[in-house]
Amino acid sequence: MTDPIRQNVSERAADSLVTILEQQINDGTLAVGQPLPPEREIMEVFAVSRTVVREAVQMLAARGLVESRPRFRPIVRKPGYEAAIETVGSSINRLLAMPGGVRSLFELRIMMEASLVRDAALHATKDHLTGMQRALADNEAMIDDSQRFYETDNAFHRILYEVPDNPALPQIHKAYTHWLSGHWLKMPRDAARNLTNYQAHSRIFESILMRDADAAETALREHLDAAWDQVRQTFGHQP
Amino acid sequence: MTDPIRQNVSERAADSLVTILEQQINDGTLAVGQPLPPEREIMEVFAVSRTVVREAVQMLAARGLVESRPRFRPIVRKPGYEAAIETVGSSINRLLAMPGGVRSLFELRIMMEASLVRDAALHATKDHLTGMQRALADNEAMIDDSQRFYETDNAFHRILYEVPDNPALPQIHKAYTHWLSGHWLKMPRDAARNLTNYQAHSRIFESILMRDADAAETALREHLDAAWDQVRQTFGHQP
DNA sequence: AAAAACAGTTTGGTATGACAAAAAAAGGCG
DNA sequence: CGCCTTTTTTTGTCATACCAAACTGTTTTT
Repeated sequence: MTDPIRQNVSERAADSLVTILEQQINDGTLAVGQPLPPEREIMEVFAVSRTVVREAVQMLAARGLVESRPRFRPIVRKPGYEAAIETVGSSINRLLAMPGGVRSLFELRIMMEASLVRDAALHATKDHLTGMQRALADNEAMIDDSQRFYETDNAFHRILYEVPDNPALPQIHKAYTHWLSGHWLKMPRDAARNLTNYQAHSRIFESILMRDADAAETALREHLDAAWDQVRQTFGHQP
Repeated sequence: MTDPIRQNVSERAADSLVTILEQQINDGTLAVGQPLPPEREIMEVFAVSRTVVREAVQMLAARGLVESRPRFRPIVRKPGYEAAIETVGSSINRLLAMPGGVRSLFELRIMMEASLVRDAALHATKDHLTGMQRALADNEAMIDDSQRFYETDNAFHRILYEVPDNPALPQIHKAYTHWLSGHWLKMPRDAARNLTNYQAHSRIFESILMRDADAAETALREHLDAAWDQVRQTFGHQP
């Protein structure tokens, strides 16, 4: 059942090195944006073999603390929500490939945004409202340009993620759009469909203006459910 | 018949090997629960050096496809939501260490559960309701045993994550409790506080029974806000 | 016979040295 | 000063070696 006592089986040398480097990145000894020292330098500084250094660097890369391209020196990244969410990438892609994976992720998005519109209806500031108004206007202006419409569509939803002052939320939005864009961009988008979506956005915005959380949630659910239907019709099965 | 590793320029050999092994895991050539072949065997099968094999295995471990303990053979894991979420671990820990990190994560939890209780109020089946009732009874019975109370507390919340039929949600709940338990368990818990929490659960349950989504959300928010206050009072600052 | 102790074999973790190819740095030239 | 060529680093990969921990089969003990 619950794992008994699993404890310090001799830590690998690479793990120790990772811990040290991680700390040096956090306290700024290794500056963000700068490349890591050469492997041979790290090697002699910490008195370990290059094998260990390479494994440690690779771990840092896997955790998103450094960005490493083949043959280039790994570059220290700013630790933050962005890097954190990006490292989830490979896992998410695997989830999306599983049966019902896209559906599950989309449902999570609906659930989260349902909460967000309610929050927006109750707590959106004047700045948020004008931002949404602007995004809505851009949205309307781009009805005939499906590519740009998609961008303004995202812009509108993004504002919902900015209303609660939680630094993780905008990154989550970015993640959603990133992982779902693959399916999204393959869909046929015409002006009529764009118009429908614009009108849905419009209804959501008006409900938020009226501070009517129930109406806002209803409008959003209808909007996203319709969007899901579009996806499903495009792909025939339940991806 | 050894597939020689095709090496697109600019792609590391280890990456190619990872791709192959990943596929072998997916199609069952490498059975779930079984250990990977010895490094030296992989090495000769794919005609690469052990260095490359080790880097590939490490990558698989970082992606949660295999579970590797030092000095033991890596074991193939079932790819799924559980493994996926677990791989986020190191990133989340970094987020929690950031200023306001715990607060951000807790707010996400509140937001998500707010949506969940609304959903439960509208769509909970008889099974879910009886499950909640049972969890609630256990909860009441354990008011004097803070450790067990904590467990029944989790059990109650977990049911909320089971109402929508989304396989990712229970895993998310597990992740929340796992990452927040560090702070949670350090808090002083007495019978009075447990009683308060039990009563809050009780109110939530009753609201769900009455199919009153608004009341359920309100009760849940009060409950979790109070819980957050407990955390903040314990730690003095905003962790 | 089951359990414990033992010895020999495998296997992962680490170190060292080497080399080709790509990148970075240095130098030379216009 | 900027562009091109040459030299020096540096990474990616390989081969080899050693040790200690884990594994396996066998023997001894209970």
